[in-house]
Amino acid sequence: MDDHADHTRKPRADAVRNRERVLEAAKVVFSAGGPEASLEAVAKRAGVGIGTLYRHFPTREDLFEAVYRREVEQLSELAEQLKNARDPVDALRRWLRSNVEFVATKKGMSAALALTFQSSSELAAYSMDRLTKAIGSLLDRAVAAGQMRGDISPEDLLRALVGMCYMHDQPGWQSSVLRMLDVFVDGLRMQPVMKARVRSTGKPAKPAAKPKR
Amino acid sequence: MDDHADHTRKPRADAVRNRERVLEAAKVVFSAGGPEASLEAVAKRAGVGIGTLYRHFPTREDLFEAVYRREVEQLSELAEQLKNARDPVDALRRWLRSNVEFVATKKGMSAALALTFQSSSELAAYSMDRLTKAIGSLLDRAVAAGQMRGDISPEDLLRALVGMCYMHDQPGWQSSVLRMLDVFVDGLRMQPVMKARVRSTGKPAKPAAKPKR
DNA sequence: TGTTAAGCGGAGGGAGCCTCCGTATCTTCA
DNA sequence: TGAAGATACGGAGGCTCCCTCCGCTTAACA
Repeated sequence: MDDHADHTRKPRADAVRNRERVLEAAKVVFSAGGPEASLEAVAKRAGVGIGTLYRHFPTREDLFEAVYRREVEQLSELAEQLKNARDPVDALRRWLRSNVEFVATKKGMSAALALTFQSSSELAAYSMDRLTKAIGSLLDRAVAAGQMRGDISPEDLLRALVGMCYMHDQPGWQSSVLRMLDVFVDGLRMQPVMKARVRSTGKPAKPAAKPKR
Repeated sequence: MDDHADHTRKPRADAVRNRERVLEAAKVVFSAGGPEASLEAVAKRAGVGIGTLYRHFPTREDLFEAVYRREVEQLSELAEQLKNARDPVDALRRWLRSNVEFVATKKGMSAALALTFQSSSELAAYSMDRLTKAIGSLLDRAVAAGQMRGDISPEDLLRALVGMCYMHDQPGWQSSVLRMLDVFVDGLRMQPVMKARVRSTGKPAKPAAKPKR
């Protein structure tokens, strides 16, 4: 520490490999079995000893966190790619949709992430930052192109997205969220606005999603 | 089952009492220690044997669920009370704020609920229904009084609320959510408006033209 | 007050958590 | 290339918590 080793050893190849294996295994096992899945099962699937798993990830949360960071990375990269898409609005929409699919394929994992978020606000901050930037770049492009209104922040959008996905596992949640996303994106478009707002006693203007109570 | 016992015994007083005690203890223990808190600790705090706990709540999820149902009940009752408040908009705002506080005092518990939601879509449906009705009654009153727009469904509102709270445990989350709630409520008001909106890009949000196809 | 169904507590077998350390493998340097 | 030393590996084992099972206790009913 004080003795700054200017000559650090190259990390061992097997250590790097094992770490990667554990992460991959963890993703699968948690997705299938939820956040309480046995760590011994993870180690087994990764083909390593339980001790190895614990050396790399001293606590269950550390493991969750590492898996999660990877996911965020991926979404971030996806945004990077979409930046080159022709239609900026469509690009944003696609990214949002990818997010939903992402959640959908990870039943158990998302519960694990909820747990992780609770205990690591540093992680929360990191991923918020990362995802906000991802959304932001897509959003800005659409705004700059004059195709979207400019008064919505990436944070707001992200929060809305996450919030909508949060309620998943209800019967038709996924299609519902996708629908809402479309509405959302439509709402963000530059348009001759001023949708007719229904007067209190009036009948519903929207045919869809008639709330019954 | 088929043999309908027309002569059911009154439930034993101690059983009722113990059930209640366990629920109360669980609320405290989970709130403090998160969803993985020891069930034995719950039993201990409740002053009952572990066997008793398991008889009433065969699985950890059953216990979560029962605790959660209570909470929903309480929020529902709160809405009932607020119906008598003078200002309908304020009543709605208060209810929303109570929700936030609710979440705030239950760090660990909310993680538990996330888990429960995952595994019991019946519960999710029930609570959505219950809370939707709670919001709905408050919302309707405000709309009927001509103080709020009528094109927002209680479901939408609930989803937004839950979504916003979902991100909690970030540093200033609570005040942030409260702020956003106020904005939200303001947005719901019947007003003569059209506030000037502008954010990032220097361009003024041009309200006109550009009929998007 | 006696009968009996219902409820109670906690012992105990099992599963998973996590630590610890002897062994195996990799990197470095001569 | 081979030896030395650092680093990582595996899994036995101690421990905690889970959950079932059953003999004892108690409340409801007649």
